[in-house]
Amino acid sequence: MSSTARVTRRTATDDDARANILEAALRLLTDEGHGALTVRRVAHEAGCSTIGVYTWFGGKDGLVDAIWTQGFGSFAAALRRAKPVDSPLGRLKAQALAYRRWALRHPRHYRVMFLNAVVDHVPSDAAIEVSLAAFTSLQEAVREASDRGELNTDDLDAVALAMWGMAHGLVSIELADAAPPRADTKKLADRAYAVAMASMVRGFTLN
Amino acid sequence: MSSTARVTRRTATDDDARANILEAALRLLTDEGHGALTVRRVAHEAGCSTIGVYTWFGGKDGLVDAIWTQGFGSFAAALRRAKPVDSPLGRLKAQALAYRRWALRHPRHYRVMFLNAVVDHVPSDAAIEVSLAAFTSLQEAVREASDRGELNTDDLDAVALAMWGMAHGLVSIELADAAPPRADTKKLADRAYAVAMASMVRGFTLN
DNA sequence: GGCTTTGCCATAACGTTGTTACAGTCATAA
DNA sequence: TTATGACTGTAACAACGTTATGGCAAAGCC
Repeated sequence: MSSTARVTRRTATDDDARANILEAALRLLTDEGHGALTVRRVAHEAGCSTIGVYTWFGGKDGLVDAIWTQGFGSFAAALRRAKPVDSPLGRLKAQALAYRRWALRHPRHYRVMFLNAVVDHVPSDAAIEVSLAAFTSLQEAVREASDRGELNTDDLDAVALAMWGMAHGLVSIELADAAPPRADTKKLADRAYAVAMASMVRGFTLN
Repeated sequence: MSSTARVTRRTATDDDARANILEAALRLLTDEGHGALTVRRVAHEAGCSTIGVYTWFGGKDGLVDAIWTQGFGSFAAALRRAKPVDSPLGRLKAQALAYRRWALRHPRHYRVMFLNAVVDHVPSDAAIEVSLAAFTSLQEAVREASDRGELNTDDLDAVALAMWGMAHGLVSIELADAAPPRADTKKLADRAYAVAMASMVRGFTLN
């Protein structure tokens, strides 16, 4: 059967080929930005022909999808690892801080995942599922706070989405500047994020 | 002199040519989305050759810049027109609501202006200046609230940016879905926006 | 009036992008 | 050993933004 042959061959050097291409794409993304993510460039960097990208990823969309998935894996893990602050809604605050920290540390990844840096890529269903894991982490923090009686509303989904939107919006604006941020711009972003987070959290807690 | 000749000619039918092209581009954008914004398509729709876009806008970047500027004019006007709610930070609340209302009414414009729908367009200095007018409107609302003693912080810029980021983030998420939103998704976005706005404003006010 | 200059326009082309048709290669199965 | 089938490279395709070339009409100058 063809399928068995396919499987046996895949386990050998072919996964390496796939990994090579993805690795080259990730390197190009972090080193030079999404502008370097052309099929020809990635293939050349991976030491294969453009066909390789189509064989292993089905085209550029599939490649970007793999980058997206890998990025959301790292992102969701960072949210999950966030150490709760010792205060009401402490876990939520910690995740909000971790959100911005990850984005500032992986700005080019963030742009691909959240800011439509790659033309009109629509993520596959599988990729969307991975991305939802990050949101789930946030939802759990909200639920925990609710269980402790720290929230003044029962609409947990709305609270989680509000927090996500706040973080996403401020980080997006911060990353929108192509030029390296001036010192005071950076500080303003710091202060705005702190103010936004503190104010919103205070608004969530019982009065 | 050449310049006078240029001016006398410009006042006649040539401004019409420019207006024609911009009009066609705006029509294509609102009707079919940014995917239809190709130089060839716009030129054909405007009844001229592709050269026209280069003569009057200097290229696609200039055309998108004009769309950007026009959009921000409408957007800033909407914020300025927002009728203040009769409550603390009432003007700020009104502008936040107007922000989302405008975005939902002009989603394709919003995507071009804020969501990098057109590949890697970097706005011109003039376009950036127009866009700052919208932010200024928000800053004035914050200053007004501060003058009335309704704020618990002196960092007005941070408050304004926090509010802007919150609005931008939630609207961006809401508009990210290419598919028409399901009924409950829409409602969740409604609730999240209301919760985020109310919570943040409550966090801003004195306790 | 004849002539040059100037600025706009259309045709056709260039380079780059993502993608694919075609044919060749090479390891595995029989 | 032979044959099947999956992967690969070359070269091409269409579509994109952009531009070189040449033509044309209006304005200015003698």
